[in-house]
Amino acid sequence: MGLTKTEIFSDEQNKLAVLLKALAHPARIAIIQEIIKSNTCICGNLVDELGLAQATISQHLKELKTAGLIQGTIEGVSVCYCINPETWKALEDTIGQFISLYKDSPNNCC
Amino acid sequence: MGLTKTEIFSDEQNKLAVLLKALAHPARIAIIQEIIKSNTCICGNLVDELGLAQATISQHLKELKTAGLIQGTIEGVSVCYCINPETWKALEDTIGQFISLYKDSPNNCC
DNA sequence: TTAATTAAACGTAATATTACGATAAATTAT
DNA sequence: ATAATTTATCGTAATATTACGTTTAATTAA
Repeated sequence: MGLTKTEIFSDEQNKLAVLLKALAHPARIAIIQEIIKSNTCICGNLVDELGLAQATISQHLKELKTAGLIQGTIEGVSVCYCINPETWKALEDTIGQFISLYKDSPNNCC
Repeated sequence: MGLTKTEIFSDEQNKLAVLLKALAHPARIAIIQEIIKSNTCICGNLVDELGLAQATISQHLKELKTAGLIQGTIEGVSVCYCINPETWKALEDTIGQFISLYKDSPNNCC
């Protein structure tokens, strides 16, 4: 196997899982933080900042892009990446909703 | 490889990644939702609700438990799982902080 | 045109994940 | 004690992920 049975889950559950999976790696968290911090981010910068090979970072960027979390525009020789506002908003909403499902209830059974 | 280089990232980045990873599967999202909904959740119920084998669900429960997101107490023959309030609070804080890093800036470069 | 720079894509090795059948361990019912 | 119930664990196959060296493609500089 190694293959998630997406068909038995709801669209919402699958979509949230995809977003969380895209963020579930320290390198991708660091990349997002860098992109947000320096409002003009390019892959080369990241290779210097983080201690990973160019190919590895490019791969992580691709995953973030595939999930729709970031978008990149070609800027001469380099590429400028930034947050995709729509997906980020969706993330904010979906995760917020999910997390707020649990409200520290006193009638907690265990 | 296939092995994340955790040593080059901060504790916060690694911890957040671990929490997100634990939640980055539709089955585990569904399990959490079920646990929250029915305040007295046992693995048997989940096997009926979700369409996965008992061994698979037990494995997912273990991952959620390892991440500290849930805790289980033996209740006779069965086990009662519930949210771990401390970790959930930490999740709420960490993700909230991370997501709010990005504030729809007009000076977005791309 | 040629060289340099930058990022994506390819190929690949090591490891992790997902799923499940089968078995084991623990508790309750008979 | 024995059987039934419930969940964890083991073993394992199929697939995914992570990381990186190397190569390719595209753009800018000489």
